[in-house]
Amino acid sequence: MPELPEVETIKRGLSTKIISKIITDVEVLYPKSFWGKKEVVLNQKVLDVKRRAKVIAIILKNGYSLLFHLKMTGQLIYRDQTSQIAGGHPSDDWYTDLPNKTTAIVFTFNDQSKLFFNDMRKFGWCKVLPQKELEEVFENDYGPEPFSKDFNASYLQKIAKKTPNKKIKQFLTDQKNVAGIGNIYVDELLYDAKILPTRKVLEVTDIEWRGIVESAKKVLELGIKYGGTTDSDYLNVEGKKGEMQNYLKVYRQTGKSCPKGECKAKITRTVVGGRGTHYCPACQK
DNA sequence: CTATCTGTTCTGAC
DNA sequence: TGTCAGAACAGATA
Repeated sequence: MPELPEVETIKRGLSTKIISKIITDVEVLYPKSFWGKKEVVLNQKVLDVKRRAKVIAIILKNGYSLLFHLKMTGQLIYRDQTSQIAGGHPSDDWYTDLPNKTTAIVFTFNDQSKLFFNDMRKFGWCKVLPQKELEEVFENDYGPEPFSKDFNASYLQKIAKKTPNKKIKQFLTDQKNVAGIGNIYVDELLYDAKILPTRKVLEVTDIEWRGIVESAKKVLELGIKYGGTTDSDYLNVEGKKGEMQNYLKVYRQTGKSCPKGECKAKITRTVVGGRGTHYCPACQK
Protein backbone atom coordinates (compact mmCIF):
# COMPACT_ATOMS: atom_id res chain seq x y z
CA MET A 1 0.00 0.00 0.00
CA PRO A 2 0.86 3.55 0.12
CA GLU A 3 2.91 4.39 3.20
CA LEU A 4 2.45 7.16 5.73
CA PRO A 5 2.99 10.15 3.38
CA GLU A 6 0.59 8.77 0.78
CA VAL A 7 -2.07 7.91 3.35
CA GLU A 8 -1.64 11.29 5.03
CA THR A 9 -2.08 13.00 1.66
CA ILE A 10 -5.31 11.08 1.10
CA LYS A 11 -6.50 11.86 4.60
CA ARG A 12 -5.94 15.60 4.14
CA GLY A 13 -7.63 15.59 0.77
CA LEU A 14 -10.61 13.59 1.97
CA SER A 15 -11.07 15.86 5.00
CA THR A 16 -11.64 18.88 2.78
CA LYS A 17 -14.16 17.02 0.64
CA ILE A 18 -16.42 14.87 2.80
CA ILE A 19 -16.59 16.23 6.36
CA SER A 20 -20.20 17.12 7.28
CA LYS A 21 -21.64 15.25 4.31
CA ILE A 22 -24.10 12.40 4.75
CA ILE A 23 -23.61 8.94 3.28
CA THR A 24 -26.74 8.21 1.27
CA ASP A 25 -25.67 5.05 -0.52
CA VAL A 26 -23.07 2.29 -0.31
CA GLU A 27 -22.59 -0.03 -3.28
CA VAL A 28 -20.43 -3.05 -2.60
CA LEU A 29 -19.11 -4.37 -5.91
CA TYR A 30 -16.57 -6.76 -4.38
CA PRO A 31 -17.94 -8.22 -1.12
CA LYS A 32 -14.63 -9.54 0.17
CA SER A 33 -13.37 -5.96 0.50
CA PHE A 34 -16.21 -4.82 2.77
CA TRP A 35 -16.46 -6.09 6.35
CA GLY A 36 -19.64 -5.30 8.21
CA LYS A 37 -23.17 -4.12 7.58
CA LYS A 38 -23.68 -1.18 5.31
CA GLU A 39 -26.98 -0.32 7.01
CA VAL A 40 -24.91 0.87 9.98
CA VAL A 41 -23.28 3.64 7.97
CA LEU A 42 -26.21 4.66 5.77
CA ASN A 43 -27.65 8.12 6.43
CA GLN A 44 -24.80 8.95 8.77
CA LYS A 45 -22.97 12.25 8.82
CA VAL A 46 -19.18 12.32 8.45
CA LEU A 47 -17.68 14.02 11.50
CA ASP A 48 -13.98 13.54 10.86
CA VAL A 49 -11.28 11.73 8.90
CA LYS A 50 -8.32 10.31 10.80
CA ARG A 51 -5.08 8.54 9.97
CA ARG A 52 -3.12 6.13 12.13
CA ALA A 53 -0.09 4.33 10.68
CA LYS A 54 -1.26 3.37 7.18
CA VAL A 55 -4.99 3.17 7.89
CA ILE A 56 -7.67 5.82 7.36
CA ALA A 57 -10.83 6.12 9.43
CA ILE A 58 -13.96 8.01 8.45
CA ILE A 59 -15.70 8.86 11.72
CA LEU A 60 -19.50 8.88 11.65
CA LYS A 61 -22.03 10.60 13.86
CA ASN A 62 -23.50 7.41 15.35
CA GLY A 63 -20.09 6.44 16.74
CA TYR A 64 -19.28 3.92 14.06
CA SER A 65 -16.49 4.43 11.61
CA LEU A 66 -15.24 3.13 8.27
CA LEU A 67 -11.66 1.95 8.55
CA PHE A 68 -9.68 1.52 5.32
CA HIS A 69 -6.43 -0.28 4.65
CA LEU A 70 -5.20 0.25 1.10
CA LYS A 71 -2.48 -2.43 1.24
CA MET A 72 -0.54 -2.51 -2.07
CA THR A 73 -2.85 -1.09 -4.68
CA GLY A 74 -5.83 0.47 -2.91
CA GLN A 75 -7.09 3.89 -3.95
CA LEU A 76 -9.64 6.29 -2.49
CA ILE A 77 -10.81 8.69 -5.18
CA TYR A 78 -13.40 11.38 -4.71
CA ARG A 79 -15.51 12.78 -7.50
CA ASP A 80 -18.19 15.42 -7.59
CA GLN A 81 -20.03 17.22 -10.36
CA THR A 82 -17.67 20.19 -10.42
CA SER A 83 -14.56 18.07 -10.53
CA GLN A 84 -15.98 15.84 -13.24
CA ILE A 85 -16.75 18.82 -15.46
CA ALA A 86 -13.58 20.69 -14.63
CA GLY A 87 -11.54 17.56 -15.03
CA GLY A 88 -13.01 15.79 -18.00
CA HIS A 89 -10.06 14.07 -19.56
CA PRO A 90 -7.62 16.91 -19.94
CA SER A 91 -4.62 14.87 -18.86
CA ASP A 92 -3.62 11.41 -17.76
CA ASP A 93 -3.93 12.62 -14.18
CA TRP A 94 -7.55 11.61 -14.56
CA TYR A 95 -7.31 7.96 -13.95
CA THR A 96 -10.29 6.68 -15.87
CA ASP A 97 -14.05 6.58 -15.77
CA LEU A 98 -15.35 5.43 -12.43
CA PRO A 99 -16.37 2.94 -11.32
CA ASN A 100 -13.93 0.74 -13.22
CA LYS A 101 -13.09 -2.94 -13.00
CA THR A 102 -10.93 -2.41 -9.90
CA THR A 103 -13.67 -0.60 -7.99
CA ALA A 104 -14.70 -2.53 -4.89
CA ILE A 105 -16.96 -0.04 -3.12
CA VAL A 106 -18.77 3.18 -4.08
CA PHE A 107 -20.00 5.64 -1.45
CA THR A 108 -22.50 8.31 -2.44
CA PHE A 109 -23.05 11.47 -0.38
CA ASN A 110 -26.09 13.69 -0.01
CA ASP A 111 -24.80 16.19 -2.61
CA GLN A 112 -24.38 13.35 -5.14
CA SER A 113 -20.59 13.38 -4.81
CA LYS A 114 -18.97 9.95 -4.66
CA LEU A 115 -16.04 8.20 -3.05
CA PHE A 116 -14.59 5.23 -4.95
CA PHE A 117 -12.56 2.55 -3.22
CA ASN A 118 -10.50 0.87 -5.94
CA ASP A 119 -8.11 -2.00 -5.43
CA MET A 120 -6.60 -3.90 -8.31
CA ARG A 121 -5.05 -6.67 -6.25
CA LYS A 122 -7.93 -6.81 -3.76
CA PHE A 123 -5.66 -6.99 -0.71
CA GLY A 124 -7.14 -3.91 0.89
CA TRP A 125 -10.28 -3.70 2.97
CA CYS A 126 -12.91 -1.43 4.46
CA LYS A 127 -14.26 -2.36 7.88
CA VAL A 128 -17.24 -1.00 9.75
CA LEU A 129 -16.16 -0.65 13.37
CA PRO A 130 -17.78 0.69 16.55
CA GLN A 131 -15.87 3.46 18.29
CA LYS A 132 -14.46 1.23 20.99
CA GLU A 133 -12.96 -1.23 18.52
CA LEU A 134 -11.49 1.58 16.45
CA GLU A 135 -9.82 2.98 19.54
CA GLU A 136 -8.45 -0.45 20.39
CA VAL A 137 -7.00 -0.86 16.91
CA PHE A 138 -5.43 2.60 17.07
CA GLU A 139 -3.94 1.94 20.50
CA ASN A 140 -2.91 -1.70 20.35
CA ASP A 141 -1.96 -2.54 16.81
CA TYR A 142 0.59 0.15 16.13
CA GLY A 143 3.72 1.68 17.61
CA PRO A 144 4.20 5.45 17.94
CA GLU A 145 3.64 7.80 15.03
CA PRO A 146 6.97 8.99 13.59
CA PHE A 147 6.03 12.63 14.23
CA SER A 148 5.14 12.08 17.89
CA LYS A 149 7.41 12.65 20.86
CA ASP A 150 7.20 8.95 21.71
CA PHE A 151 9.24 8.15 18.63
CA ASN A 152 12.75 8.84 19.90
CA ALA A 153 16.14 7.21 20.31
CA SER A 154 15.64 5.89 23.83
CA TYR A 155 12.32 4.28 22.91
CA LEU A 156 13.88 2.56 19.89
CA GLN A 157 16.87 1.43 21.91
CA LYS A 158 14.59 -0.03 24.53
CA ILE A 159 12.41 -2.09 22.19
CA ALA A 160 15.42 -3.11 20.08
CA LYS A 161 16.59 -5.18 23.04
CA LYS A 162 13.61 -7.47 22.53
CA THR A 163 14.78 -8.48 19.06
CA PRO A 164 18.54 -7.89 19.07
CA ASN A 165 19.23 -9.93 15.96
CA LYS A 166 16.59 -8.34 13.79
CA LYS A 167 17.85 -6.38 10.82
CA ILE A 168 17.28 -2.65 11.12
CA LYS A 169 15.16 -2.53 7.98
CA GLN A 170 12.77 -5.19 9.22
CA PHE A 171 12.69 -3.58 12.64
CA LEU A 172 11.65 -0.20 11.22
CA THR A 173 8.98 -1.59 8.91
CA ASP A 174 7.34 -3.53 11.76
CA GLN A 175 4.20 -1.49 12.44
CA LYS A 176 4.27 -2.44 16.11
CA ASN A 177 7.63 -0.72 16.49
CA VAL A 178 6.91 2.41 14.45
CA ALA A 179 3.73 3.26 12.59
CA GLY A 180 3.56 4.01 8.90
CA ILE A 181 7.01 3.20 7.51
CA GLY A 182 7.10 0.86 4.51
CA ASN A 183 9.50 -0.33 1.87
CA ILE A 184 10.13 2.94 0.05
CA TYR A 185 10.71 5.24 2.97
CA VAL A 186 12.73 2.79 5.02
CA ASP A 187 15.29 2.51 2.21
CA GLU A 188 15.33 6.29 1.88
CA LEU A 189 15.69 6.99 5.58
CA LEU A 190 18.47 4.43 6.07
CA TYR A 191 20.38 5.99 3.20
CA ASP A 192 19.90 9.38 4.80
CA ALA A 193 21.07 8.02 8.15
CA LYS A 194 24.04 6.25 6.47
CA ILE A 195 23.15 2.85 7.92
CA LEU A 196 23.07 -0.46 6.05
CA PRO A 197 19.61 -2.09 5.96
CA THR A 198 21.16 -5.38 7.12
CA ARG A 199 22.66 -4.02 10.34
CA LYS A 200 21.46 -5.86 13.43
CA VAL A 201 19.58 -3.57 15.80
CA LEU A 202 21.84 -4.73 18.62
CA GLU A 203 24.75 -3.04 16.85
CA VAL A 204 23.07 0.32 16.34
CA THR A 205 24.59 2.97 18.60
CA ASP A 206 22.78 5.68 20.50
CA ILE A 207 24.02 8.35 18.10
CA GLU A 208 22.83 6.28 15.17
CA TRP A 209 19.36 5.83 16.70
CA ARG A 210 19.13 9.59 16.96
CA GLY A 211 20.12 9.85 13.33
CA ILE A 212 17.47 7.32 12.35
CA VAL A 213 14.78 9.32 14.14
CA GLU A 214 15.86 12.53 12.42
CA SER A 215 16.14 10.90 9.00
CA ALA A 216 12.75 9.22 9.34
CA LYS A 217 11.04 12.53 10.08
CA LYS A 218 12.93 14.29 7.31
CA VAL A 219 12.15 11.71 4.63
CA LEU A 220 8.49 11.30 5.61
CA GLU A 221 8.02 15.07 5.73
CA LEU A 222 9.46 15.35 2.24
CA GLY A 223 7.08 12.62 1.10
CA ILE A 224 4.10 14.53 2.46
CA LYS A 225 5.37 17.76 0.92
CA TYR A 226 5.44 16.18 -2.53
CA GLY A 227 2.11 14.43 -2.09
CA GLY A 228 3.51 10.92 -1.86
CA THR A 229 5.24 8.55 -4.26
CA THR A 230 3.45 7.21 -7.33
CA ASP A 231 5.19 4.12 -8.62
CA SER A 232 2.26 2.68 -10.47
CA ASP A 233 -0.98 2.72 -8.54
CA TYR A 234 -0.97 5.43 -5.95
CA LEU A 235 -3.23 8.42 -6.62
CA ASN A 236 -4.48 11.10 -4.25
CA VAL A 237 -8.13 11.80 -3.56
CA GLU A 238 -8.44 13.89 -6.70
CA GLY A 239 -6.98 11.13 -8.83
CA LYS A 240 -3.61 12.81 -9.27
CA LYS A 241 -0.17 11.30 -8.93
CA GLY A 242 2.38 12.12 -6.26
CA GLU A 243 5.73 13.73 -7.04
CA MET A 244 8.00 12.12 -4.47
CA GLN A 245 9.29 9.50 -6.95
CA ASN A 246 11.27 12.33 -8.57
CA TYR A 247 13.13 12.92 -5.32
CA LEU A 248 13.94 9.36 -4.25
CA LYS A 249 17.64 8.83 -3.71
CA VAL A 250 17.95 5.04 -3.54
CA TYR A 251 14.55 3.34 -3.86
CA ARG A 252 14.41 1.78 -7.33
CA GLN A 253 17.55 3.66 -8.35
CA THR A 254 19.60 0.48 -8.82
CA GLY A 255 22.75 1.04 -10.89
CA LYS A 256 22.65 4.82 -10.68
CA SER A 257 25.49 6.73 -9.06
CA CYS A 258 25.05 7.54 -5.40
CA PRO A 259 23.49 11.04 -5.25
CA LYS A 260 26.12 12.20 -2.79
CA GLY A 261 28.62 11.91 -5.63
CA GLU A 262 31.82 11.81 -3.63
CA CYS A 263 31.89 8.06 -3.10
CA LYS A 264 31.53 7.18 -6.81
CA ALA A 265 29.59 4.08 -5.81
CA LYS A 266 26.47 2.77 -7.50
CA ILE A 267 23.16 2.12 -5.79
CA THR A 268 22.87 -1.61 -5.14
CA ARG A 269 19.82 -3.83 -4.82
CA THR A 270 19.51 -6.86 -2.55
CA VAL A 271 16.69 -8.65 -0.78
CA VAL A 272 16.14 -8.17 2.96
CA GLY A 273 13.28 -9.97 4.61
CA GLY A 274 11.89 -10.82 1.21
CA ARG A 275 11.68 -7.20 0.10
CA GLY A 276 13.66 -5.41 -2.56
CA THR A 277 16.23 -3.27 -0.78
CA HIS A 278 18.29 -0.41 -2.19
CA TYR A 279 21.37 1.19 -0.67
CA CYS A 280 24.75 2.78 -1.30
CA PRO A 281 27.50 0.27 -0.40
CA ALA A 282 29.99 3.08 0.22
CA CYS A 283 28.00 5.66 2.22
CA GLN A 284 26.01 3.25 4.38
CA LYS A 285 27.83 1.35 7.11
C1' DC B 1 6.19 -18.31 -22.73
C1' DT B 2 8.58 -18.20 -18.33
C1' DA B 3 10.30 -16.02 -14.54
C1' DT B 4 10.39 -12.28 -11.53
C1' DC B 5 9.07 -7.95 -9.98
C1' DT B 6 5.63 -4.86 -7.19
C1' DG B 7 3.99 0.43 -2.35
C1' DT B 8 1.34 -4.87 2.72
C1' DT B 9 0.48 -7.88 6.21
C1' DC B 10 -1.31 -12.21 8.01
C1' DT B 11 -0.80 -17.24 8.76
C1' DG B 12 1.22 -21.53 9.48
C1' DA B 13 5.36 -24.50 9.53
C1' DC B 14 9.61 -25.39 11.63
C1' DT C 1 9.38 -17.21 20.42
C1' DG C 2 11.80 -16.03 16.16
C1' DT C 3 12.18 -16.53 11.41
C1' DC C 4 10.68 -17.49 6.94
C1' DA C 5 8.10 -18.94 2.98
C1' DG C 6 3.71 -18.61 1.14
C1' DA C 7 -0.75 -16.71 0.53
C1' DA C 8 -4.33 -13.25 -0.65
C1' DC C 9 -4.46 -11.10 -6.20
C1' DA C 10 -3.51 -8.78 -10.74
C1' DG C 11 -0.85 -7.04 -13.43
C1' DA C 12 3.91 -5.06 -15.72
C1' DT C 13 8.38 -5.98 -17.21
C1' DA C 14 12.72 -8.56 -18.92
